[in-house]
Amino acid sequence: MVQRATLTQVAQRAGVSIASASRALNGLVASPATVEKVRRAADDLGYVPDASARALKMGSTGQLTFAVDDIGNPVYVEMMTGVQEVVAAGGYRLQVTSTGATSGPHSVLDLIRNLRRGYADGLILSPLRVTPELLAELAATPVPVVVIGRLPQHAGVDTVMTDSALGVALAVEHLHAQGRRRIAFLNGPGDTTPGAARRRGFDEAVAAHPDVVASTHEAVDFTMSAGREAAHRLLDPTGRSTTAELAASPGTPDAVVAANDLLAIGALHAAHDLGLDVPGRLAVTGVDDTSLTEIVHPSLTSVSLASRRRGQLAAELLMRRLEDPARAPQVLSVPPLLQVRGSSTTTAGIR
Amino acid sequence: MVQRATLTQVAQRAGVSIASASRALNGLVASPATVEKVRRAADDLGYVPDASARALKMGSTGQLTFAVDDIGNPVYVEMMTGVQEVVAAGGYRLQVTSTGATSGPHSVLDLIRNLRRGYADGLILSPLRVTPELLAELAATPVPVVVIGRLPQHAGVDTVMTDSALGVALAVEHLHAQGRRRIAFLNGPGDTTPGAARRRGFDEAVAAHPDVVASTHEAVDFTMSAGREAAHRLLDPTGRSTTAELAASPGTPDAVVAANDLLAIGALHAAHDLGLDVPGRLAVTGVDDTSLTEIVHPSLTSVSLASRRRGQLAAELLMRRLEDPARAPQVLSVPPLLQVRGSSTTTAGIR
DNA sequence: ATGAAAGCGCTAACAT
DNA sequence: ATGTTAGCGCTTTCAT
Repeated sequence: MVQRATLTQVAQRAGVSIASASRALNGLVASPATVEKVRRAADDLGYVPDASARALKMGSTGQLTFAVDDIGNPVYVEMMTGVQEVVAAGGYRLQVTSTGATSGPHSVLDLIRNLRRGYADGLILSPLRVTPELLAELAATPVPVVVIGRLPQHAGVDTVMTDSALGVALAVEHLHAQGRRRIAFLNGPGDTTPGAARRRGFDEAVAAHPDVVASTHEAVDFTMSAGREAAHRLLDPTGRSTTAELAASPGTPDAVVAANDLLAIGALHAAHDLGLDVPGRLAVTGVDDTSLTEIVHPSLTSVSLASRRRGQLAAELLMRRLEDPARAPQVLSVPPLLQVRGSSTTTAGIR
Repeated sequence: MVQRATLTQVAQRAGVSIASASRALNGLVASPATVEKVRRAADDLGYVPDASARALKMGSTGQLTFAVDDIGNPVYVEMMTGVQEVVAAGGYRLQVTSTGATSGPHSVLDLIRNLRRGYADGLILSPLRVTPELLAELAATPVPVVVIGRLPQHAGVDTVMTDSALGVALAVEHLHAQGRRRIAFLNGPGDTTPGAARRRGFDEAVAAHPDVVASTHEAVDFTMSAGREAAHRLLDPTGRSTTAELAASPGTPDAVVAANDLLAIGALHAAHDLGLDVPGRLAVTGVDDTSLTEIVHPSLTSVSLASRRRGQLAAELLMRRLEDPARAPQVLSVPPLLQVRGSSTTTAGIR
């Protein structure tokens, strides 16, 4: 721990005015001699400009914020990677905030309110739920916000979205092509934006196939443990069937489409608990195509939503708006892509 | 997006001086009438104080930083949870930075240098490598730093450590008690602090057992893919043996002690690739006891290093130092604890 | 209880 | 090319 030097001290030591010192340090007009003197003085003193003073004067902090609901979900880590790449290239520093529960003391709303104090020059946000309060807060914020997700048309906010409904449909089509006909949908909370979209995608996809027997189930959140629990109820409603009974029963689904990878892995565990072979008796698919797909066995078929790419695009939108605050809000979209792995294909399941 | 109001505007609207407005808003001496007027004006204008101006005047930002090498490793997410709990309770806001590669453009060193600009009031750091440069930067920083990890004695920095050498020894003892005698150590880079400590723990533990045949191997980093690759070389040195040959060979280890969970899961995959049964033919243990231990099958025996608790303790140390910068540096330690699961016990492996 | 004014550290006119 | 000065928005003496 050490005392900080101010520009005044540097100027004094260099024997020049504070203005000259500032100019020399910032590469503006200054004689080589002055630059040399000032630079040496700054080095001697270990001078670094004060962020608060600079921000106050310049009206910007050089800092950007990325806010996610749950940094424990690898999909957000991947998004962050994409954001970080672009943000760093643009000369900004990135800070990450995990808002956790949407209503806690560190809710997204508090975060945006805090942003109005000027902690950062911009925000990238990937909200699970888009409430009227959130939209109001978004409209009232003095710093640019880019949302990764889906917003009402009139929101007038830069947005990067994807078609996760189509993504789920891709999974259903794939399973149908593999001969699966009793397909269960394992959703997260239906009142979330992704929950609603994926549910819609599932409903529409199975509606196109009259030969499919479909059912829908909701886990309490998008986590593995919630998925495991919900999948248990889904696969073994009475909670007391034997493996043989379950496997033989036409009531037991032959495929589970989960709304994200965490839920899908929960389903994988439930299937194992109940002795149902994956993919032999039961196929499982996820959404997000996170690194977890390769961690489990069999590896998990999953719909890629190009998280890293979405992060990059969001960061690019933000930087562009920072340059030109008046430009029209833009909505970008990336297509989903099914990644087939062992959990849904009997042939690929055996190596 | 919206314009920000300043205190001056609030004061004007309330018909009082800027000083009175400040006092009223901050709950200092002010008549009820003034408080009422000012509060109303502030509400009307949607006033929030400017963070930069406040920080410049007060000399502190109310912000703390938590820096980790790789936010993709769940152990850091867990640490962060602990940090966040304490930091929030203390009224500070937390920002997280993933420094990635130690030498990249966003290295820890840059981070600490940035901190000298006054972006945050304090830093919690969990470095993989403790270089002389890092120590120098630590000594020169004007804001308090707490390190989670191990530092040279003379560093004079608040530290939260654990005995990961003992942790690895715990794993070795457990495996020995289970009858394993050909134990391989799968380390990460040996030039890292945890790498060195865990290596030492392994060497000492096996030295106490003359009947153990030990070997040591290094992965290029602490990731799953590096672990898988290194485990392949470890289990199948020629790269062309059949499963039967490997299983029958006395040269093939009957246990792998990995230096963290990611490496251990890599080893699990390598074992599966090669057809070696876990835990039947090969036991595997990890370190960190992350959530990943429950994701894999068989579930992973792992040494808990109480990551969340260490995060809490680090945050408490930091807050205490913020209150009293003069207090003597403190070193806290938490003990390791072995969590036995399916990957190391033949009985527990069969459910 | 309230107002006037100084000043945190810095940058950017403006003048020389 | 360099120095003087105003001022970013806020808190806090110091008078009154």
